[in-house]
Amino acid sequence: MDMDTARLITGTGRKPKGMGPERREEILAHALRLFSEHGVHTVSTRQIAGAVGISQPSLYAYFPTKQALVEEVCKRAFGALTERMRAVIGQASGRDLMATMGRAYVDFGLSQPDAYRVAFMIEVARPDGGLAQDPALMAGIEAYLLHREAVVKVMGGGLSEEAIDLLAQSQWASLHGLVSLLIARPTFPWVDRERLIEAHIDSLLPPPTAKPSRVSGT
Amino acid sequence: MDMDTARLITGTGRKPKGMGPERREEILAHALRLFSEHGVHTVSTRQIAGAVGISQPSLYAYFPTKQALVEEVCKRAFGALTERMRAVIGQASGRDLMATMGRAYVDFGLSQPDAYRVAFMIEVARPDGGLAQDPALMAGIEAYLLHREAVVKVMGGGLSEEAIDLLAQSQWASLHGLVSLLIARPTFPWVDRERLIEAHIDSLLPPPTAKPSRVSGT
DNA sequence: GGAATTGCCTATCAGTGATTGACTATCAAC
DNA sequence: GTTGATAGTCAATCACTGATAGGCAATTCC
Repeated sequence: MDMDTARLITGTGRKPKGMGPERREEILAHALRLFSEHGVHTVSTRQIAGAVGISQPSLYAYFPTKQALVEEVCKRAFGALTERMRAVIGQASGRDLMATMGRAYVDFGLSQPDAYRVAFMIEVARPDGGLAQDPALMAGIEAYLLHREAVVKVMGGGLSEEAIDLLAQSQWASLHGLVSLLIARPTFPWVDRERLIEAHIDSLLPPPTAKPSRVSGT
Repeated sequence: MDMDTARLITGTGRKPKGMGPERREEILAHALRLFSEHGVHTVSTRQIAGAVGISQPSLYAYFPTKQALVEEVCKRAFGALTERMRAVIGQASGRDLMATMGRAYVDFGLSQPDAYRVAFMIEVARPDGGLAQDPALMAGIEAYLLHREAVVKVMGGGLSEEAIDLLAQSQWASLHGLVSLLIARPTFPWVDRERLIEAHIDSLLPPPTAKPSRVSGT
């Protein structure tokens, strides 16, 4: 083994046993599943520990707080999304890029509602009325920047930096609204889901030629 | 006093003392203030009771559960929204109607984030994996129907029922996305909020003449 | 007067996130 | 081997949460 190298690095002459990281992964996997099934707020640390097969205090050997555990799950969920978005950016271009990107975004949210929920819809607790640090946001920014990149790629250089951000943020908000509402309010009397998604994404695109972007979904 | 009339109504020979309803209003007022200041989840029943000046168990004489108290606060707040939307519908018309309506919607969400959260962003606890009835949605549906009404008024009779719902739901989702993201991710590096809101609402409107609806926010 | 009702309280419950101190197995060093 | 440090674990416990039970005082009716 590489105990010697670890010893050189840490200087303590000791190296992590190896069970730690595995346990951590195990905890994260069970936490993701439980959070998705029952919601973050209703899942207790004891339930997570019970699912993993360890005691509740043992969780705190791997995560300083429940909040930290939630944030870690959140970050990983974002990773899956950004990976997919990056793939889309590499492939398509122009108007297709934006449509495909929006489609990938919506599909991700609807196919992995658990992950999407954790990533975008969960609000971190505010310590004392002030705004908390938002590490979940850090991962989210990466996804946003990819979307912004797509906007630049589609719109070309004719827009100012601020105009790009304005457009990207507006589009992102619009997509998020559809996904989050479909996830959070499935019993609402929605119109046909596929047509709604298609029309919604279409409304985000720049007009192909001179056709109005809205009201064209029929 | 009108104890006799009350007696005739209730049939029990007794009537509420009069302090009850006042206390209830007092509780609702303090709860609304505390929820807005610190968030629903971080405000405890003891804090509410302390603010009112009564003991914590006394709350349960007026509300069967904290959830019920939250919902009552939510319903009242939404009453304000629907009232405002109704007023807008009566006053404006055409393109202005939709812009003013969207503005009223966004302003409400941002000024009453907790009420908005309860109605649209909080997923009710699912008893056993299935989806629960959604009482919070009821208040929100009325707001949606008003929005739909506005769509009809603006778009005229040229659209089918389904096309109207399609458009209304897409627009609603778009507005919701902006509001919910601004609420849930306040630390995100947003562009100037006012301009974002303006551009976002503008993107929902039908093109004034032939100008593209997007990319015109600068 | 007595009886019933209202409004409120103290005391308490189970469950929550989090901390403490101790126990066990492992592994390096002698 | 034996020793000693360390990683990993857990029972016991803390302060706090939402919610309940039972009792006490004032009011209202007969």
